[in-house]
Amino acid sequence: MTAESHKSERYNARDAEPRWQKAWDERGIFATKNDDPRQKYYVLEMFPYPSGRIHMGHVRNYTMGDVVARYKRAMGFSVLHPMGWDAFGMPAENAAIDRKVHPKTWTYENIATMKAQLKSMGLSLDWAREIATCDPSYYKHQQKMFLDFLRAGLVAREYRKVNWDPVDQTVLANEQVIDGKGWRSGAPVEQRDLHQWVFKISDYAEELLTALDTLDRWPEKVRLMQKNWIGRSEGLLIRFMLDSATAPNNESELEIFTTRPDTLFGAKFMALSPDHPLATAAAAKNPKLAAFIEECHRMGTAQAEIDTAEKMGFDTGIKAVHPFDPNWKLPVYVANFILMDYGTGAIFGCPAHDQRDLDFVNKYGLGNTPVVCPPGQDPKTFVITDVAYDGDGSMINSRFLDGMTIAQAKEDVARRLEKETRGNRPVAQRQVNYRLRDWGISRQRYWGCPIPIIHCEKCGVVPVPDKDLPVTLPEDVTFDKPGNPLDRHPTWKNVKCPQCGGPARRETDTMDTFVDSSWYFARFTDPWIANAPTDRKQVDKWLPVDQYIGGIEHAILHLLYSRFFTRAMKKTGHAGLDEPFAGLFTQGMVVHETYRKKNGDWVMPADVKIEGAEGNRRATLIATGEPVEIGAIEKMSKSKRNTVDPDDIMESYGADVARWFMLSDSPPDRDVIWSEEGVQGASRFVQRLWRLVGEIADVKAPAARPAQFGDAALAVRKAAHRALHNVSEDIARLRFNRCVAHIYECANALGDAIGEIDTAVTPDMAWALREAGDILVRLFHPMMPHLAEECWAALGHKTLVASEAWPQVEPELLVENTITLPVQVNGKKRADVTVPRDAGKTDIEAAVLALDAVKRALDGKSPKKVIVVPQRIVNVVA
RNA sequence: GCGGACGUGGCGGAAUGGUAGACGCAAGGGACUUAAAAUCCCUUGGGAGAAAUCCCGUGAGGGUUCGAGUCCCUCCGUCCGCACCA
Repeated sequence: MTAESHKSERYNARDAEPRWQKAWDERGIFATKNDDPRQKYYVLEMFPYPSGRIHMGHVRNYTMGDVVARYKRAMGFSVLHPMGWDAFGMPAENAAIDRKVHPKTWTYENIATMKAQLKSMGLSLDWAREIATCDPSYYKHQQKMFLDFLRAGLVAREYRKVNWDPVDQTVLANEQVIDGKGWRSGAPVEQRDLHQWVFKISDYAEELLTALDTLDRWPEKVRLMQKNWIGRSEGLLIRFMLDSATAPNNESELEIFTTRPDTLFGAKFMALSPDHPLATAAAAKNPKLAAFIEECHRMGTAQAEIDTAEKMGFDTGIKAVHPFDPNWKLPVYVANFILMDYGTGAIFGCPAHDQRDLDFVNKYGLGNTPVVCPPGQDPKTFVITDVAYDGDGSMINSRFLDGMTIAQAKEDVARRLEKETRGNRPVAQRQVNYRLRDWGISRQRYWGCPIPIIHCEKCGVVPVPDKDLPVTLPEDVTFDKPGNPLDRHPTWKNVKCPQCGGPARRETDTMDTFVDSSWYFARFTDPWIANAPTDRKQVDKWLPVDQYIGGIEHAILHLLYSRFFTRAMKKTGHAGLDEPFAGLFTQGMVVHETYRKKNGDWVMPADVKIEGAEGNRRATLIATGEPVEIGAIEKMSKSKRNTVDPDDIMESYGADVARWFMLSDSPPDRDVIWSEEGVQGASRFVQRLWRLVGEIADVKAPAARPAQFGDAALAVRKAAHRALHNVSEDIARLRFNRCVAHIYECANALGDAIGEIDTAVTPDMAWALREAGDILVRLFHPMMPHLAEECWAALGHKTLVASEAWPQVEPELLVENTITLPVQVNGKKRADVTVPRDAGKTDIEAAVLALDAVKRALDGKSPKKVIVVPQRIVNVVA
């Protein structure tokens, strides 16, 4: 077939994309009506932080969400697909410090830029629902909920450790601590206690844990990570007596939590957190201990830093008495690896069966006694040196516990100590403990949601009355000094107490930005309501989010906080459900090669020219021709400068090419490598589809559907319907890379069919091609919506493909009359056998044994058995 | 340190425990062209063979199974999160 006239023209994305974006806009087809009676579907991508410009990670995330939204719309759902801005945060303050621009100005300029970029991607978003968390019309409601949570007992104040920069006299985020030093001052950071507001997420620990089982559309790995984060453990709380001769002041006992009470006879020492009251008391009389505790505080608060720091201990001289033997005294140490937040902040150490305890005794020469003997080991010769044993076994060296299993020993110890009392209280009691800590939300920063609290000299902590909300951020602030500008603001900070009218001071801490993102999905259901955080009718209608899509880096904190927040909103009447996200998908990162000059400077991909074939690639700097070293493929980051600007890609190739490439190369939950070759491949395919559709448009279809289809026409129909079936299934499961492969296959089949037409097109083939063309365009519409509109119009349709229904598959086109089964002999493939679709096992067996290849492989032997797996495979076992 | 994942051709990857390498990229050969671009056709895991065909092959080693890329155990390597980055 010859292509002619307009069909030989290349598809021009730069012309087509804005045109179709305008058409969608004018007809308002992505605006969602809250009174739409159809079944709802809520698809949401994690909203962006307005950092400046969108990056490729955004392109990937929002493309995936858009595919789902467009597909569900075609399936007849009323789709909610909103977008907003996670607009509070530290980078705005850094910009204010570095560039003397107000955080608000900086943020809103970024929002404007990024919104324009998102619009050029052709996303089917309902922009009427746009929200920015830094807008008082949003955070006003957050303050209201804080107060409601406070009244409901979900908020508390606690002392919490922060990173303190002693030079800048300011609190640092973990991110601002580099190798234990402040990022601006370079001074070693210290831990400091601050009085902070916390949300009592730990009250929901058990519920957040058990409800994970109901989230069957969440990735297993995310549920597992949350489970481990919550960290439920069952154990025993034991009160050890202190040897009065050695104990400071009136301290008479030490309470510890243990999950291994069975190893009590292997105990060698006790260890206290440096913040434990007993440690504080002992330090008051012991300057060396006080110095040691101070030393422990000379590091950041990040868990990884604490865990990897060298294990250190200090013998307080205090002795604890073994609960089963008044004559057995254990030394009490202060140790830097014991956390005050977990359990009671004190432990007993059993080195033989805990690696950290073993490292500790080996360092301080306290020895170890194994009390659990592994199966098959001789208890007399079993010793522990460098590797602790934490497996199963039977109890040894443990007096009355000897011979028991670990479980029996745990039970026996618990039962004995529960019965024993001291001062009317049992010596031990069983307890369930969680690793999960309450959520500290206080931040000593300006650019965040003000905490609506007033501190009065007389009345103490006084909530801001609801009628006075919002507490808005003052805009006349400067960033010329370190620290929180709210803290030194002359008028905003000083207020009258709402209760007594006396002098008072505003809470100058603002909320963690995770609070902002813990309920935005609920606000999207009705972002207009002014007198309440949510309209219950709309929240109840739209929530839960049916499909939530975002990065795996949010697997724990953001998702756990949102799950808690939704429960807290339920308790305070702002929502009616427990779980906000019914379906979750975590997408992989966008990664790229890195390039470095001889002097070690990183170079951007856009400035590099690559030559040579795979395995022999060379890179040079375009500007100077200087050679550049090609480095590892890494996450796109500003520091390595291996970023590609989505604007550049959309400018040269169009949004559809960027979208298509994002979906095509890698499974969506894995990293995708951005490459120039890949983009060009996507671009070629766009042109190929355009040519193919042009050729189909040239075919004159008969007015009526033919009664009969010849083999070639039937093959075309089968290819289209098979693609339709496969793409539908894979979109629903978010396997976009497979959708892409199916669309390639379909396009290849249609192209081949057209290529084989030598003279005139028969009416049945013409009809089949037109049908296949209509199906194909609707299939790739969710991925490449602009191209799809252009093709849809070229096929003569007057409607928008974005408003078209998803095509219907004809099931009889999916089944074949004969099937070809692979035949194995002893697990190795030797032949194929083609049998009727409904052939019985005996018929298949007979056909297989008659095959020459099978006879040869059997070499005259008779088969022991023949395994026929219907529709799958035949295996002959000799 | 703790927790979670991943590992398949030259590359990205495909494969309800059932034909390993779909689909794409890159490469090689050819057609078209004065030439290039674009496009189209063919080949492409390794080895043996003229061919039919056979042998090897999914990070390494072991195991379960008629059958393992897939399940189990041990090891190696890479990546992500760790509570004040968002």
